[in-house]
Amino acid sequence: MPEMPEVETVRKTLSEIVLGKIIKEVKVWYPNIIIGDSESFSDQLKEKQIIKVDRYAKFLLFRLSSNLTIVSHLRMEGKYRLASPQDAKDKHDHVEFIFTDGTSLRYNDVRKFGRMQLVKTGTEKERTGIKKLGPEALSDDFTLSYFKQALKNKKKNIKATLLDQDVVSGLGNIYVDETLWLSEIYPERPANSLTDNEIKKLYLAINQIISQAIKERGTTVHTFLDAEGQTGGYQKHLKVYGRAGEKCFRCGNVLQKTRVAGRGTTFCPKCQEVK
DNA sequence: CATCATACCTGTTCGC
DNA sequence: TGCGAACAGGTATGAT
Repeated sequence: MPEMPEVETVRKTLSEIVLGKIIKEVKVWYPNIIIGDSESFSDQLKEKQIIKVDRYAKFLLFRLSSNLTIVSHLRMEGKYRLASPQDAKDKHDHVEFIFTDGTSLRYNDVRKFGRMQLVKTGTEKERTGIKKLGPEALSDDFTLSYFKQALKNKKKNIKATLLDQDVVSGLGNIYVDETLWLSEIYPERPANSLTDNEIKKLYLAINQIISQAIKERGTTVHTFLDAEGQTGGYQKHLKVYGRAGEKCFRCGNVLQKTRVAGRGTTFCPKCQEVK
């Protein structure tokens, strides 16, 4: 869920909450969230100050004093919220950063898929999962000519290609379906079969949808909340995701749901015809 | 190397 | 009504 617009929304709200705070103690209730030794994770974070919160694709990067960075990925359900160390532990609270000012930051994750790793600042891009990431949607590196070149040698279908973070990073299942609908491309088309014109339409659709979604503070369809507990606003703009069986806003045909690249996929069989 | 399947998790929805 | 199966989906990893 959290795709790039949601992670960016979390980054912004998190910044408001934690900037300048100094960590007194870190509690890890569910060690599998931490990549590496969780005790050493807690030990190394003592007395460190949070200087900045960055984002790279869907990764959050907590910049700390002493050249340390916490790389955090929310995966499906991860959430951060401001709390107090005295608060009762929620069933799904897994990590708590206790600050010297008496507040704390809790990491909550129903499905325990999220991960955190402590690295030396500057080495985060060597980490598995970040090392091979393609350019972020909306970034200067994500150019039309790059995109054309990247799709040229991909035999797999366009949906799987867009979900592949090594091609373009930041998109997930929801925005992939939305961009394919907007650019009128059938999700199972082999990526290398797209015409230049279709690639351009798709490229523009990605940029338009992601930037709009960031403006609207992300999409809440199931449980997404930012660090201040607020829902996003983009769900009111969704054209296909979650609308299977309803009418296409463009042509009135009934939207269909199938399975592509192992994911639920909703599309308009008329607008997004196989070509 | 590219592609695909599976594992990781738990809450919710679906089918019988 | 109850219960198990299927589904939700981002990424790491192993298989092909």
